[in-house]
Amino acid sequence: MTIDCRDCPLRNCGLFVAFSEDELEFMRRFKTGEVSLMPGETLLMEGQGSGELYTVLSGAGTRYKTLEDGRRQVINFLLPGDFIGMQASLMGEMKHSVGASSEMTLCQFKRADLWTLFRSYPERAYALTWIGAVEEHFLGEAIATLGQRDAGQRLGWALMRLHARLAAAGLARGDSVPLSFRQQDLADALGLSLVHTNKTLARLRRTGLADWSRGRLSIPDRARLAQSCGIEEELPEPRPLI
Amino acid sequence: MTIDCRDCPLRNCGLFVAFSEDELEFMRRFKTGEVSLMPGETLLMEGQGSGELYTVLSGAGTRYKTLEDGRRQVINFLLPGDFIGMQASLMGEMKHSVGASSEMTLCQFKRADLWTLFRSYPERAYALTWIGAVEEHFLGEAIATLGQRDAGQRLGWALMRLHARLAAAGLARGDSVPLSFRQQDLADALGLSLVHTNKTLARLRRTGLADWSRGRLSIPDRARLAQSCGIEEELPEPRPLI
DNA sequence: CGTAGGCTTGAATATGGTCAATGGTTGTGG
DNA sequence: CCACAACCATTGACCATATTCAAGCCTACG
Repeated sequence: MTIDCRDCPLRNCGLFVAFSEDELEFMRRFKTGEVSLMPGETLLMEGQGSGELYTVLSGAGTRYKTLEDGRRQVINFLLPGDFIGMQASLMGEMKHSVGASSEMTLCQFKRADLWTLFRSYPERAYALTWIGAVEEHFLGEAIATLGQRDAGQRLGWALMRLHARLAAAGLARGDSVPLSFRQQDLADALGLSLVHTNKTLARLRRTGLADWSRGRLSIPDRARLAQSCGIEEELPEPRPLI
Repeated sequence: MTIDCRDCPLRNCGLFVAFSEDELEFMRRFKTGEVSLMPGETLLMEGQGSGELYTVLSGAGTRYKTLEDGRRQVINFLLPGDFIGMQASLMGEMKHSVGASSEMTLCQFKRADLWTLFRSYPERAYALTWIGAVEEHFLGEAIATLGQRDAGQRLGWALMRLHARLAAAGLARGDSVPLSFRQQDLADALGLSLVHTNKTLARLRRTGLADWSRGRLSIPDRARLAQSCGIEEELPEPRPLI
């Protein structure tokens, strides 16, 4: 019932760099199965002794931290092709939680094989580190956005990113992509209140810059949105897939 | 004139995990020299084709992004033992700039040797990835701070982190550590205006929670500061040194 | 048909930003 | 040795963006 890595639908969407035959063979052995989640379910909890490693095969979710007083910060959105669990594997415990926002399927890998990977498949180890660097770059951008931009720019930035990323993963239909998050998720990611997020989204909709409703996000003119938000349009660069 | 890795003063400060004799030998060959910077000088510029790899030997600096309109976001502070340049090496260009806030010395490594490292020294490659995970964890915390906390909590968090990190690197004298940044640097790191940062620092000083003046930061009671800022005291965990 | 979850909207409030001016320290040149 | 400039820290007054509180609305679902 699980998908063979050979047939992985993500391999050829253009977002990810190609595998060698050899690497593909290793991945097939590295993969131990699949996990499915329903919307609202939790895959990993902050503080928990490290689980396994996962790659999102389909669906969408969030990586988030819960503060002492219950507030929540979404660190990043999880979309097809994203790799989860390195932090916990290397540092001993989860530093954030992972939850599903839609129905989700993930490939599971054995954490214990990680060391084998480093010893015997330097190309894959390099890919892993590369993925880490891409994530680090993204987090840096997020910090700049939270630190310097106002609500309109933050939302513009986030919607642009999600749109570009989902389109690159091959999920676009016309100028729109499926987006299963709640407004609260975006608010928690951008450090805004739900109310203000809602009003700002309404403004973007009125001005025709971006329309996110009924689970779909459409951006008629990416360049215009980018410009009106004072951000530079940045397309996702190819990166490795694990 | 340059320091031999064998005599590296950072190796034994307790913050970093130990090297094997073998690894030490590799590091000595990996290291190509040292670089010195004066306060205000720039080591690397955003967008520049990837330079080499560096580890901070002494002094302090910032990693920052400059937005389209000139605003600046400090992504992280650079302190002794921090490793710089992976992102650029893996992604082809610098995604942020690196500047010195005090006199600084860095060890330089040859970027071209990175692949050798992955192929022949899996332990070191693993360490590199580990460092990436630690950084990623830190950035996640920073995002949570920028997104959810008010000015007092942000400053408390930042001062706690800097204090703990510098103390772990062996730079504490009593309850104080040297801190060569300007208030503007903290402001740019925390997404606050200089004025508000200054007023908030004054409040922390008045209430005796933290005193940062004339280049030194002292925190008489870490637990009290942590509590009054609503954050949990988190000590830096041991991590690899490159 | 009633409840729950999420979206929408308005009004009052507060946190933090902007503007503006002053003071302290350091370094340089006359 | 003093004058001046440059840079950073400090403080007060005013203002704006975003939060909080409080309803009402819509849709899916039992």
